[in-house]
Amino acid sequence: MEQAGQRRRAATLKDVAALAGVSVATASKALNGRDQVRAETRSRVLEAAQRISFTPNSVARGLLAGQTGTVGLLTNDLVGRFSIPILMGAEDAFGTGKTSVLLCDARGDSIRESYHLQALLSRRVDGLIVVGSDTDPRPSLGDMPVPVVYAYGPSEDPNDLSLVPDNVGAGSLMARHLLETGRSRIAHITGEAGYSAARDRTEGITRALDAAGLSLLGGEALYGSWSEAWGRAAAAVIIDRHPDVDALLCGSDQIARGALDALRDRGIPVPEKIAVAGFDNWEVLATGSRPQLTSIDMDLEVLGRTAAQRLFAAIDGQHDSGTQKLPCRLVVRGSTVPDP
Amino acid sequence: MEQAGQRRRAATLKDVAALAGVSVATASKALNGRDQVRAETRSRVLEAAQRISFTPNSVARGLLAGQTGTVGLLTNDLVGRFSIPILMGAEDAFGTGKTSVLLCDARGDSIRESYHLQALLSRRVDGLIVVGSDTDPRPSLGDMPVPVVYAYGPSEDPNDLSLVPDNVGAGSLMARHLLETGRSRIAHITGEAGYSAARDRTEGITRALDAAGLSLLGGEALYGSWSEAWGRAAAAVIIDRHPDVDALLCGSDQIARGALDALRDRGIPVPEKIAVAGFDNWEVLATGSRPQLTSIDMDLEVLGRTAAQRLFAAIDGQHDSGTQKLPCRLVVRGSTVPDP
DNA sequence: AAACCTAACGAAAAGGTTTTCAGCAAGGTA
DNA sequence: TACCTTGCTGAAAACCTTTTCGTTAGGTTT
Repeated sequence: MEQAGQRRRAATLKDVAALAGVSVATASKALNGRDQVRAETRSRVLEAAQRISFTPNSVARGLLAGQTGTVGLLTNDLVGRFSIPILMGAEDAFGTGKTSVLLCDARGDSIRESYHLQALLSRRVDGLIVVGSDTDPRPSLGDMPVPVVYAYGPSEDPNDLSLVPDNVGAGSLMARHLLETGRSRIAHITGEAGYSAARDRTEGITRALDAAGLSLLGGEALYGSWSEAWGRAAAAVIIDRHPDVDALLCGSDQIARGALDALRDRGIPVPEKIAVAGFDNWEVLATGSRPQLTSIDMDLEVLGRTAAQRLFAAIDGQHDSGTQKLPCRLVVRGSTVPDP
Repeated sequence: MEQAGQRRRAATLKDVAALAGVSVATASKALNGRDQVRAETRSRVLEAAQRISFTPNSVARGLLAGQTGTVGLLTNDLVGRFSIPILMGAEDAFGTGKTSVLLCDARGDSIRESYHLQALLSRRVDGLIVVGSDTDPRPSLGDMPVPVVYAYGPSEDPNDLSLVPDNVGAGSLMARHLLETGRSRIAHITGEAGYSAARDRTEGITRALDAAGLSLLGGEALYGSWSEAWGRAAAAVIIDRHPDVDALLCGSDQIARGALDALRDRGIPVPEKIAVAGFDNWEVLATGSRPQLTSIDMDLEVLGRTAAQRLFAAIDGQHDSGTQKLPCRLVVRGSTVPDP
């Protein structure tokens, strides 16, 4: 435990200028490639900057320019698996430029949210991405001094710009895949009905079946929880009640893992006799199972990247609004189509 | 697609002062609770600030104070599950104060890392937390103008402060748990030997067995990969080779899930005949299985919080160094002890 | 030789806040 | 009355950078 000597203050432009024997104005121009500097002077400044490892202070620059080159990322469920890919996508899109990300996690607590919001605004972020913990619409932040993009969880206000995965389309996509691979007696086990993700996916599935002149086995979806245990239990019920079922379309990969488990217990071969499919394409679950799980990937990283791009556009004055749905992607694995 | 009208410039202290009919100096004092302001004046200022929804510009404040109230969080594996809890813990510790987190993901690419580092330094962060993608030591950032704390992955330089989970202790903890619950013929299936986490856990296990006059079944650990498939395969091998095995100590929850799966295939009851245990306490895996998995939690959120606290201390001049190991926590579930 | 142009550089302002210090008025004391 | 507190308030400097505009020196044109 040593006492840190007073940390030397970071080098400033004035130091560089003094060392190079020029004024700060000239030093600034030399470093920023402005063209009113003699070549010899410029190289002298550059060398001086190099020598004292000068790092320009973007705080001062931001104060002057009125733009800080930072954006706020306000998430509500960092622990959940949905925020992270979005965050990564956004970070990626920003990272290439000179924008940095200020991260806050409100944990679904609106008090904490407004607190963080305050902090972000006082730091003069150039824009804001608000990531929901689920796809249910959330209250708008209202009129903000900077552009806002809502990702994953849309704003209730249609004047805001929201980017969400197309869960209805995802449901249809998966149902069509099962139909195309010869399934027709399809049961649907899903999570809590309180989640719009669950309801939307069910709607998409129902629509696709409708279009094929079919309907869900048992007439409707089985709502429960997003857990393996529920998948196991529900699958057991369905098999007992409908021995001729040929596909278990599950609302999440966790549920699908449970369903696979139940089928294994009964010695029912997957996918030969019954196909199983999930949603979310949660790698560790989907690729760890035997057989591996066919699933729907919401392409959240793309969603995050898109959100970042839209935010940039908004910062540049291209204001857009409404809730836009981004397509999901089918990932076919062994649980619906036999491995070759 | 509407063109955004020019966004009104944010209110400044000058605006507040003008509205309240005082100078900016007085307005500042009134808002910051300084005690040289008449009560009546203060309330007039507060009301003015309220009315034009004044938010102090912390950029300007930071410029003046030389402290920005931001810290950089430089991670190398945002997609991995280890960074997130650390990040949450840190965010939590900071969140209560007035510190914000600038997040960067270098993805294990040192070019990108130095790029991000540059950005963070130019933003004049007050400190830096560097999160490794694994527990293997990494090159030091060297002499930085701000304090740095390494979390999860330690720095190679002992002059830096690093915080890592005590994987050796974790191994011993788990082995002792198995011994205490009556197991003695213990096999160890783990991940890639290239990971120090794998080697450290194995070392801890071996030590604890040693102390009890025992050794690993087969004499040594089975190294493979961190996957369910490897867990299945390795478990099968062990059962065939050592039919009298009574515990499968797995290096991760994924491996343990695979092992459980293999045991189920053979109809071997868990935990009655063979106990199974994992590491990492990855909730979705550990609680989704049947029976649920006994595991070791590295308490990464605590690690993140601790890192944040140490960083604060360092910013305050309390410089500390060396690689400090934080204890892990045993979580007992049905795979080692029968549910009541 | 006078007038003019150009290139290179520096002085100063701006951005928003905090802090220091000086000033000022009111009230009290000698 | 002259002086001293005490309590408030405001002017100005400081933080660091960028940009505008003015200045200087040297060279070119008439």
